[in-house]
Amino acid sequence: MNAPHRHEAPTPEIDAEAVRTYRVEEQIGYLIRRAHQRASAIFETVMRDFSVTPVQFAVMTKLHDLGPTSQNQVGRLVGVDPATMFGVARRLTTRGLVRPTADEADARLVLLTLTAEGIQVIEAMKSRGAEVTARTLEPLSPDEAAELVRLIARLG
Amino acid sequence: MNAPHRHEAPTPEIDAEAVRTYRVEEQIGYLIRRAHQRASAIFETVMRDFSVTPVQFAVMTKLHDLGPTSQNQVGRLVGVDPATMFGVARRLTTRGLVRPTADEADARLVLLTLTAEGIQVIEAMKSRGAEVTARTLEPLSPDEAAELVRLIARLG
DNA sequence: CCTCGATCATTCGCCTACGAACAGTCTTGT
DNA sequence: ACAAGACTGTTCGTAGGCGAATGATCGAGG
Repeated sequence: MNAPHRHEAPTPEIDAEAVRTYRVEEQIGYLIRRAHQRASAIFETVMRDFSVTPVQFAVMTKLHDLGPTSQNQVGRLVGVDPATMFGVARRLTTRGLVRPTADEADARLVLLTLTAEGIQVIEAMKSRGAEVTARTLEPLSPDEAAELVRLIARLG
Repeated sequence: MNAPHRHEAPTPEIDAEAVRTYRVEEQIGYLIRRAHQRASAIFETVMRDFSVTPVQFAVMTKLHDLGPTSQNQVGRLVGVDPATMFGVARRLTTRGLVRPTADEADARLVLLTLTAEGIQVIEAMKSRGAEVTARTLEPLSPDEAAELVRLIARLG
């Protein structure tokens, strides 16, 4: 039942029964990945007019709530790592939705600020945000939707 | 209350109250994205020895279950679009886990087949699959975990 | 038989994601 | 005052994700 696993064999005890009964489409990781694809597609459909991605949107909501905030800090708050955040900030800046400024007290920081256009856009988007959520949760009853949100939040 | 929205103003009725009360971190889309990041990290930790990504793993499980299958078909079954599937197949082929062959009946198809090494790897990985799921659902009770899986599957 | 529409694989461009390495800059402890 | 360690942003490489376009091939209908 158990392999002799010699020096290079990458075979650390294979459970044949587990192998036989494994189904990817029932695993939580796979289901989350599919749900993520679907949620992104819905966001894209509802927010099409703005040409702003879900991550760009999350960053902008934070800047809207907090005012000028350093790049790494805002990334930390919305779950975007520094390397990714760099590109996100660059694209938002290029599009004129955000303006980078230097912090006077700390020369390392790049503060991000919403431009006037950025504020226009984020307010319009926030005001449509409920529709994205509603459409994403549409297959579930209100109770089920609330339960799903509660449970998935606890995974964090 | 409603803007006059001239020809270029991207301001289609902004609901000020909705704007004020919107919180990204409570939206299902945001929560799914965070959960996806966490689930991927756990997969990477548990499956580190194999250097196979979650998507590569999903593709390989399907090939293991079905035998030689065309690229697009496999992608369809695990939710990977043709453009992405192309890169996934190339990387699996380069690593020697999969071998591409031509279909005799249909010249368009590229059939993917697990190599002997690919079979070794996927069986070892399937046998550790339960650990990924367990760790991902660890913050929840068994009942809650089952409920989460049930609900998120219904989003598909 | 032959054309038209569907399907397959490929390519390009843009975006998110993250490990790893790096150079400035700041802070802390000695 | 200064060296050590921490933090910030940047860059590189690899990987998924997808819209859009393309060329090759297939299948169905006329």
